Amino acid sequence: MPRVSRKQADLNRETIVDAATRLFRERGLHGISVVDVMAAAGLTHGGFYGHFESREALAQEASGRAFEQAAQRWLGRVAEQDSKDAARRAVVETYLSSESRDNPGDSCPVVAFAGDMCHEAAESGLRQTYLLGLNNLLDSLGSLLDAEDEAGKRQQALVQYSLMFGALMLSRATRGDPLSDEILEAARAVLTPSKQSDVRAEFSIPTGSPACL
Amino acid sequence: MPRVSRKQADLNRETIVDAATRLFRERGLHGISVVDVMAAAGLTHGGFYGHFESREALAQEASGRAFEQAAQRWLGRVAEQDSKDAARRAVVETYLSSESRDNPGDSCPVVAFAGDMCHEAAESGLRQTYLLGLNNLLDSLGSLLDAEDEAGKRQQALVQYSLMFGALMLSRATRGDPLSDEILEAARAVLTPSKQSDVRAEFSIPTGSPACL
DNA sequence: TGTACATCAGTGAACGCGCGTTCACTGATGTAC
DNA sequence: TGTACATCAGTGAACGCGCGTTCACTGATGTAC
Repeated sequence: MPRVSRKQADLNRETIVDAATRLFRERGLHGISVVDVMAAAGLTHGGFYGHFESREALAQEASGRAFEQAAQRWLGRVAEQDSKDAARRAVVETYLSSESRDNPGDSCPVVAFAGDMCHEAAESGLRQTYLLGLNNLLDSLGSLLDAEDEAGKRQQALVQYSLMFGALMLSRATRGDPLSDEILEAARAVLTPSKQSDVRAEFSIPTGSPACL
Repeated sequence: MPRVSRKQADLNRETIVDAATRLFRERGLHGISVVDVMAAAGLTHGGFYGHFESREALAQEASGRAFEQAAQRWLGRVAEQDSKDAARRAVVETYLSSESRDNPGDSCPVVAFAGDMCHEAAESGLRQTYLLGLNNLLDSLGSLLDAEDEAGKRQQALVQYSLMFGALMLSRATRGDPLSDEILEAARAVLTPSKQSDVRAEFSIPTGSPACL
């Protein structure tokens, strides 16, 4: 039954991009085929090039959508809270949850695409999208921090985000092993301490390392 | 000129594994072909299956060797220093250097394989090797830390390593952009503060976040 | 030590397979009267 | 509004290509005498 209505064709295109947005995050930018994406959208592969110029073009669009989605969720989570620190804590707790770890297709594209970006050409559009999305996230996080100056805020944002990113990525890489939960918990405890005792490492002048690390 | 000596054949096998150890880290576990590896070793692809049962078997062996190499370098770096904290600082500085970022083929396999591990089956031998290597690294790092108890030491090691890992991985993913250096510097400043002023974020009770983050 | 022969490390053509992409075709959609 | 026809979204076969893997072959190596 070929030739659906123009409206249905537009919906189909949306469905394809949505499926790709999820599948690329789940299996990586090289982990799914055009056939896979089209099947996930309930279509056959032949119609693909009526919607997209190439597989690469879909990856580009799906990646962009993943970053938009992630930014909206992040901002939505922030808007629910009534203080900057509560917002930061909420964001961290969502980011470092086992749900987040177990649902990469619906979660942070910075983590989902990090491995692929390491092997992506610098001029690549995917790389540009990734950088834009990451910078947005860093700015969002920075705006939730209290620091004495802008440079301090920036450093805090870079370090806190690197830790969030690292912990989520490592917990995915080790998923199924007890270490996976351990990593998430340790990072959560340090980034959202409820009691002083949660952060077990006290400030230790001798080692020169800062309180929380 | 086929049929080399048995000794030369053994050397060739070593060369293949060495090339694979480097190439897999540079381009990912799915980023190079059997032809690529054999060419890098100065051979043609046909002889591959005289040395290895499958591409997967080589990946397994090359991955194991990468972890051994990394552990040796880490321990060597530690042995050069005369205090635990000096050793920890030396390790961090090496880990978070631009040399480390720019030479993935010769650097930490935890970072190099993290993206691939996220899509690897839990029972996979590669996964087991990865977990073993990561746990070894965490133990090594823990032994360099001063904490009031074992749980505190473990938490510190998990958090410090997650940050090191996250910063190196993100700096690779953003390589070529100024953000890449910024990330490395911020993580280095927090993990190896030379002066109090290097850590720009002071302890801030209002935010509830710990001193360094 | 020298010779004759079996072994086998490496070669390169060939295999089947899955991939991205193209294309002739179909028949419902959309349009012109 | 109804009819006739052009359009074109989706189908599925087919393409070339690179991949992992196999294999007949070669000729130096290693061994038996």
